[in-house]
Amino acid sequence: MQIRPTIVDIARELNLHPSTVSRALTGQGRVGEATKDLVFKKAVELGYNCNQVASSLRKGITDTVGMVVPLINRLFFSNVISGAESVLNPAGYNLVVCQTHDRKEDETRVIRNLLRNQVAGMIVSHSLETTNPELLQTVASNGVALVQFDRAFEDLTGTCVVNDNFGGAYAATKHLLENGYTRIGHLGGEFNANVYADRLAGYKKALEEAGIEYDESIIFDHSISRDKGFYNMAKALEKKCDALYCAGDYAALGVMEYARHNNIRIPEDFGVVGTANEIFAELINPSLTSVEQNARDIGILAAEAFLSMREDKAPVKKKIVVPMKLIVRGSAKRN
Amino acid sequence: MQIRPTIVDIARELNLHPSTVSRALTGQGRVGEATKDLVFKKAVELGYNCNQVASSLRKGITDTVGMVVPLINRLFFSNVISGAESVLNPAGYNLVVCQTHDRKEDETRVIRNLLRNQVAGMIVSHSLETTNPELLQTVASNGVALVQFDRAFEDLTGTCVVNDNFGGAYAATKHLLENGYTRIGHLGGEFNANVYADRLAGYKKALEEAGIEYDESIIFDHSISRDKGFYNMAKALEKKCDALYCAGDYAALGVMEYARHNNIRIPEDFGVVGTANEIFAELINPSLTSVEQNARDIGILAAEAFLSMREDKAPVKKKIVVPMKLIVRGSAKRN
DNA sequence: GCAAGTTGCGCAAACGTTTGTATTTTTGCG
DNA sequence: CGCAAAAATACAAACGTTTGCGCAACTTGC
Repeated sequence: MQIRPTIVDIARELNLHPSTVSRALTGQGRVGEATKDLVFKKAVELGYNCNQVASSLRKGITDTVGMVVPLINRLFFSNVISGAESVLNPAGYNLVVCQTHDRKEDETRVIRNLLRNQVAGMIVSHSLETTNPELLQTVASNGVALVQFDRAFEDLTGTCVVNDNFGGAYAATKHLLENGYTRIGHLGGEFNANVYADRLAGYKKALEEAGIEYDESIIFDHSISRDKGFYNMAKALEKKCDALYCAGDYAALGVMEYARHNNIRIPEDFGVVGTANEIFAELINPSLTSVEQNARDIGILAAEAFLSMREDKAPVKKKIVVPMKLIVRGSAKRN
Repeated sequence: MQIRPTIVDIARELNLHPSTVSRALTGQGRVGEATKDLVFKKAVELGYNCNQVASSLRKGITDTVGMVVPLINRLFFSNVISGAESVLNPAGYNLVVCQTHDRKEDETRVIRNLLRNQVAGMIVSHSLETTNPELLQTVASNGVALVQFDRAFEDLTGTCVVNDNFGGAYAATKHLLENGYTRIGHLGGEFNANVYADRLAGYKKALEEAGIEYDESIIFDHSISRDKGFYNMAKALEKKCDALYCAGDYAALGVMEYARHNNIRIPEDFGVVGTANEIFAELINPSLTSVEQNARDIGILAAEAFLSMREDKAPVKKKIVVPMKLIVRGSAKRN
């Protein structure tokens, strides 16, 4: 464990003042070309590495942005993280990733922690337990650039990046209608969350346009898991459904499993459309038609939004809507 | 954007010295119970939040650990990250996640960056392009706790956490043998990387024990993608193979696709075993027998290794081997 | 040839905390 | 009550950088 050299060491060796060395290295302020060269040479000679911690303290701001997600290893979120990282890291920012396990308590802990670390910004998809944006508002008003994505409180300062869940659900439902299904149910999530509320609304709109009356008895909430899909498929059949639009692919998977076990043919007898376009959607049989979530794009857009907030330093309030694309496969194709 | 209060503000309001406030808040050193209470009360009253940056500068070490992976959104890695985060965050550490895209250049950039940020440790799975552990050795000898996982240079200072790739491949190959397949080929990865070299070795060992001669003409390298699986399945058939052990599930998927297109029945005519136990393995038809990579465990173990290195501060050199489990499904079951 | 401007660099304070040492206050006990 | 020991607090320096200010030296223009 060697001792790491500082600008003071460089300054001493070159008979310069530390401030001059600093200016030479950062390129801020006036320094002669000749001395600039000397400093650079000496820096590599000594193996100098700038101490970002000291720099951050002095500058009052770090080059870190916090990323707060429910669960890192959910494909959607890991794609968002990956996208954001690939923008932020080359731009000189570090991404600190924290997971909330969808618990308010963990969320509070990690956000406090990020604040202590003086992050320049946060990119957040809040936990399902969070119904009150108070803490996030504190973040924003503390001069920390706030970008929310996917699950978002839209009236907070800062930028939101969300999918067009309404449009995606609308397209999915319309696809089912176009394929001749007439009694279409919906497996949804937590309808308090904007994501699922919007999907429900898109579903409703498509039915309305087709002149089909909305029937609450074939709407199932908290139903995005595989188990719930399986379980609620039975209920949907009791209610004479001939198709389901699912707010998640795992639910659609459960639906298809129930169908197989009960000799219901998909898509001939029953139509299914999922949401998220998980990897397995194209691999199962029949392949699953699904609404694509543009996870990576969302990460990139969120990171870019952060960068532009840093630049103009104005407390913006903006909403970016990313279109969702229906990936048509076999699970709801009858003509 | 309000101004954040510091310990100096608290000290001023209570007519104390900042150092006393610091000791009260951190619990280090002797402070009267009464004043300790006063300080805590005032701290919440003012909404005080410790400035970790200043603290880190003074202490010469941060509470950050860097995580360097090829690609964040690959399921294996996101699981490792998630596991590591769930240990480190509650322990008071932050996880900075960086991806190398399997490029040496990116790896060098992110590691330098982490060093500048004075991280307390790094948890690294090096890029495929990295053949020379020089930079990582520098990291370790700079007093940064180094934990390598999955892909690892074993002679470096620090801890390695790796799967028992040898054992996993051995079990997979043996499973094929036990099901009566006799001419078993291997779709491997980059044989320079320890991961793939070990899998090849385990495969060889199982054949050897069964008295089957090793035939290099049915070993395919750089073959862990779906396309390569599809492509090399054709070659394997030309060479009269009746089974393949694949070092990745995507390759196995390609193999199965080729089989379907050519009316080769799995498992009756041809056996396949994959590696990684990706989500789709149980969802496809027939379901894919696969060797499980304990990604989450690896993350947890790596994080714990880091924590214990921090505690004893001794430059350990240790190797932790995580057993791999064969998940038996349908793709190689004949009896 | 001299004022005005420009360039290169040194000086010192500051960012907010921690910590070794010094000083004051309190406590305990004979 | 007095004195030593212990407890509580104050002081000041330090971590490594950045940055406003100022001064000298040099360049430019007329």
